[in-house]
Amino acid sequence: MAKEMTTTAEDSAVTNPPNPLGDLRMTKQRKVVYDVLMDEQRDHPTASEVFIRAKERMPSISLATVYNCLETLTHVGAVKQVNVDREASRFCPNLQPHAHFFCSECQEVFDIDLKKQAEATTPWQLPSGAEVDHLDVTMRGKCPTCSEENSKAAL
Amino acid sequence: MAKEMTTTAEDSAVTNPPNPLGDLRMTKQRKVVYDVLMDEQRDHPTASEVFIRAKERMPSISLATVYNCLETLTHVGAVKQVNVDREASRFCPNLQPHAHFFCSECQEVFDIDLKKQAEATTPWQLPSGAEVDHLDVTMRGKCPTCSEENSKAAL
DNA sequence: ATCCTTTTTTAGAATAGTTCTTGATCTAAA
DNA sequence: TTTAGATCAAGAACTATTCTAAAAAAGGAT
Repeated sequence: MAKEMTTTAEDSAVTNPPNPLGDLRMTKQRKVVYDVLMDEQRDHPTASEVFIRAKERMPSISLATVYNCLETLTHVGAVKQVNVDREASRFCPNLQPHAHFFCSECQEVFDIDLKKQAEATTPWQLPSGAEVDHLDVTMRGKCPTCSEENSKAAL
Repeated sequence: MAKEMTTTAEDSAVTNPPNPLGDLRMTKQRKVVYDVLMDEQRDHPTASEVFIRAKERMPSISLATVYNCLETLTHVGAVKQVNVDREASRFCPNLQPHAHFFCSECQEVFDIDLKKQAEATTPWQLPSGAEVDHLDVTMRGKCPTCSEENSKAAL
């Protein structure tokens, strides 16, 4: 079937830069959405915010597509979906294991790196036999900046 | 107007069992909702599930009221609202600091006690100046039971 | 290139969970 | 008993998200 010189998926995996999407296509839309997360403010935008930013680069893109792309990117592990309470999901391209700090003052989300052997030092004890696939650590409070501004204002 | 023997809010605070609602009224509806969480399966029901159970005790109660009551109870700290991803919020009356384990197989939520000096042993490091009001630890995976049943099934 | 098949995109409808609105009801105090 | 405020009930409204169906795009095979 395949001609001798035909490139296969395996070939391109070797010759091309690794596709963060795996076997799925890196379409224009997916690239735009991914780039918005990678290039811009790295501020954990919601889907709607990604949509607004993506439109600047590709005015024809639709909200449904942004949702699709974010879903795909999340699914293949290229970005992470961050949920704080029941607010709109936010997305970030930080693939390191990390926690999130949500400032209830400025409403921003900050990444908090998790130390290496996280499991070894957790302040909880899993029942034996439990298998953890995914750990989610979120804090709410005041970020250093807002915390400082508050104490200034009090003077 | 008031007769000498009239009880005031302050009086009853001393003579009556402490009202978990603080100054707010412990109405029939609030009591039913609270009791549903306290008495029944302690299985982290959603608002709709609480509604169904509450109706058994008070058929006239409305869903909106259940939401109101849950909100009030959460607000005064009598129950905790548990969010896993973007699924419907669940509610639990466990006031000890604890994490949640969500089994992706049986869809149940389990409480995982947090060790005492949680702060001392966290696998993360907060930026100096950050103030944490609330810590949220959620795990997803397979609970011991489902994990075991899977290995049985494989035989 | 052209056809064929599959994937992806688009726009809008639909959905789920939750919140809001309004008027009725209850409660506690005066 | 009256009154003011709190609470409740029913349903409408809202928001974030998912679904649907049809059009467009992307590859590969011919």
